[in-house]
Amino acid sequence: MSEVRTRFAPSPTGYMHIGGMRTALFNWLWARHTGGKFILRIDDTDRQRNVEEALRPILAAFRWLDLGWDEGPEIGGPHGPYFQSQRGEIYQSAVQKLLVAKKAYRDFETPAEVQSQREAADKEKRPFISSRKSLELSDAEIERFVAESRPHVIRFLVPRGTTVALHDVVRGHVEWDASLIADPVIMRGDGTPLYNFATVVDDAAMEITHVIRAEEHLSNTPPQILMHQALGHTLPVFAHVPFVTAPGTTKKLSKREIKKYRENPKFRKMFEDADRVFPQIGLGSSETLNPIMVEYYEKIGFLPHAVFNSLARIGWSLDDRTEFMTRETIVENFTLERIVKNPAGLDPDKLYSFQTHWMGQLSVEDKVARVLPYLIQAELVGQSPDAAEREHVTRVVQALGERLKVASDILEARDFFVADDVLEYDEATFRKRMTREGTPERLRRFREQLASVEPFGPGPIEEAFRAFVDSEKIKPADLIHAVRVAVTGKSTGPGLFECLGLLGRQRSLNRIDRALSRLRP
RNA sequence: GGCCCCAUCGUCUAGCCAGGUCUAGGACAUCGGAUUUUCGAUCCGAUAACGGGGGUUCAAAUCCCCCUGGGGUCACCA
Repeated sequence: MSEVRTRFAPSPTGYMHIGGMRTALFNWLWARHTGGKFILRIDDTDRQRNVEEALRPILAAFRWLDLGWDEGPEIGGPHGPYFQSQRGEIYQSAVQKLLVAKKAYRDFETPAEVQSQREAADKEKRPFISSRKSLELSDAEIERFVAESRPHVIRFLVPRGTTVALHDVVRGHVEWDASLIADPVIMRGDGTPLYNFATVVDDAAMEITHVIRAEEHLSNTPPQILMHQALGHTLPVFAHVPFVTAPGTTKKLSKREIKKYRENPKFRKMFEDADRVFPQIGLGSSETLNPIMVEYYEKIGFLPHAVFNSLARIGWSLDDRTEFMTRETIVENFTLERIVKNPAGLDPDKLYSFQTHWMGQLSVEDKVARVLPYLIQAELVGQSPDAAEREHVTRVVQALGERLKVASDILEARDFFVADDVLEYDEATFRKRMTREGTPERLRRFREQLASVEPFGPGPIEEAFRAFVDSEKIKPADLIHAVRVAVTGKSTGPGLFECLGLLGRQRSLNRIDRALSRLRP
């Protein structure tokens, strides 16, 4: 069997769609599984400015997930160029071939005419097919029109009366009646090709063996097959994989629905995280980066492999129980046959469970490395943290333990980094925990105990606390919450004695003093 | 609306092709319990599904038909 060649063909839109990434991943996996090649081709037939800029986030997403391409932008390859905008001549010659063979024709009908035919068909409830009026023109007339530069497009002549059949690797046998298919425009008036045609020409020219793409392309497969046949190409294997749906819905995940997604109960948290985290690190908000973009996950601090693993499980499974898989395991076991037929939703909860798992596999040093850029960006540590700062970060990360799920969660622990006099308090918690009858007095007495704990570490602090609580004849809970809110400003976080140890004696005392002073009007 | 695709717990899925071992398995979520100074994590447990109707068969989640429901797509976008 010849070498497997798969491709992903993004158009430069300025961001990488998470659903598209899943499809790209499947292409990459199949190439890697078979020892074949994965090609990146840029579909920029729609005249666009700033292709390079619009492509950058897409290539960055592939790099982030470490999905290397064997041919494509930046690296080239034997079947280049890999930008459709640079392949004009190739399309031109394919069109000529079809024109000469009378398998395509120049259509001089205006867009308005075609549009009204379409509407008429719609009204009469019959399928719209091309009028083919231009086919009645004599060769001489066509020549004259062309010489006059009369505006026209080139359409592919669909062979009516035939059946187009496809054996799709994931769908099985699918067929269409070609008589119901309108002649697709393959070239615009200005000589630029349309997607459906460019894809056919390029897939053949680049010797793509497997076209693995989302199910929404199933309906433009019949004309593509017809064109492949007209051009004398060997058909690639088609695998139409299910599209990715929005959380909790059965509808395709789409950037047009962003507004709705903000209200989606499953999605909402991700938008809220964006609005909390991104402003702190100078990356805008959920308006600039949202969870349908791969970049969102990178910037919120997901592990690439958590996203990789999670994406691989959307529409594919290894067996009846395996969830956590290394890249090697996935590559080794990935087959097209095990791709599921029905659409699968992106589930933020599940994504987080993958993230928690893989984050848990990281060493403290690795976590510190991932967390540091956030602290620097948020100016919670210096631009180039010194040894003492790094040591402090390490201790905080250690104390945080499994609470640190994504790297940006470190920003939730900002109370360990800010100065004592600017610590912010959660007012509801502060009121609840600090104002109880007798609490301030007890806190003051405990503060005096704390002042002489030696050494000032979690163990001795806890001992002192227990002893104090006993002597006061109260339960630990009667005081512990007050101490917590006094020194961290919050009701949640690592163990209190660890928190105190982390802050050190002086800062702990400062914070208790400050909390007490806030109580006096 | 035409054409096409899809249908197992709330979600992602295993099982279906080669019918029995499926009183349908796993994971996420949810709810309980244990642990705990809070949160988180962890451990234990529970709830929870074959869309409906006909066939075929000794036997159907698995095969066939119909219905219903959901979705995709119908551009000189990709």
